[in-house]
Amino acid sequence: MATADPARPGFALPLLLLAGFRTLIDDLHAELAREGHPELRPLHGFVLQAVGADGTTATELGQRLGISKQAAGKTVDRLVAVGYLERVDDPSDARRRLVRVTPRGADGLRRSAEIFDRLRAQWADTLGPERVTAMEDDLGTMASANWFRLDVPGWFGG
Amino acid sequence: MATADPARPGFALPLLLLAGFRTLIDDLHAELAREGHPELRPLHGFVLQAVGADGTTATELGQRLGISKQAAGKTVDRLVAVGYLERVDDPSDARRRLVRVTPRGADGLRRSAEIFDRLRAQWADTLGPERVTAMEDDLGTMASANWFRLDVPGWFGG
DNA sequence: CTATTTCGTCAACCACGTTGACCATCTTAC
DNA sequence: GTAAGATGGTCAACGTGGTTGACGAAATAG
Repeated sequence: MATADPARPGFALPLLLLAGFRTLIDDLHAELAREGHPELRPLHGFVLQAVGADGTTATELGQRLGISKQAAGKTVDRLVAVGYLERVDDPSDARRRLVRVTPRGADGLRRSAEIFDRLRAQWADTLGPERVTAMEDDLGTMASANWFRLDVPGWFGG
Repeated sequence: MATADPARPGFALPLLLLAGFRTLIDDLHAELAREGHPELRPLHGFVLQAVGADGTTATELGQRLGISKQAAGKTVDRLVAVGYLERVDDPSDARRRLVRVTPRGADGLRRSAEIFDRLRAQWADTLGPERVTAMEDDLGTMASANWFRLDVPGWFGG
């Protein structure tokens, strides 16, 4: 299975990484929907995390995610519309509009973390805890440069 | 690095899988652009592979990729426009329009496979060949259900 | 006080997905 | 052999997530 196409061993690795990611994300959102967050989309968790407990501005959010301030602003719009973020004026700078996580957003974030912990535990049950840790360590070694970049129109790239 | 946020160990795994995937895909396309395929986008490799040497129809391509026939048709349109796919009438069924990989498409696919092999070899050099194989085996165990699905508006998911 | 930078937004556009509708063609059933 | 149904392809409208360019309002630097 790992080398699904023996003639092209290299093709398997990216496909497997994507499939592993999607497996976790799909499971997460199935469970989130069950727990009262059906509107939360895969991207949203990343954005909520990037906003953080202290809030940010759209421009800074864009920098954190590696996307334009306009794209960040539109994503914030959508999350405001479904009640996960709110915008407040910055009293110290009339140009800035602080973006903050609402209680509902914090709830979704907390549940996401719990669900991910449970999913990771499932992986550990199946593979053995040391295999999961080894995978994380190795991926950390290879992928540190792309840690949190989301500049991905459509899919990934470009 | 593997447990970037010790309070939320579960968050690291999906992020690492995505980062690993993106690292490979970004490196692939940087090299493909250097080798004369700057128009090839990340999605395209998956589609070209799914078309295969014998060709397909848009409807069947959609089924293979887990997307609608309309979406598959539009993607084929774009790949035809840049010369990687061609459409020919099926003499045995006037409804069907066979989609085939052009020589240019085959060249891109062949180079992609070669580049992926080199990237995998880089991972093996850094981590050790057995670690890469172990990662592939473990991911294969956990992710077999999401092997080739691309039904992903925007990013990944519904 | 003026010049520059910064923040947010608008507008147009592209890539990639969705559903619904529709026509043309092939297949099946009578 | 023809009527009815299934299948393949396309068009249209739309949603999400990305891009650039332009521009006004407000802060900062000189």
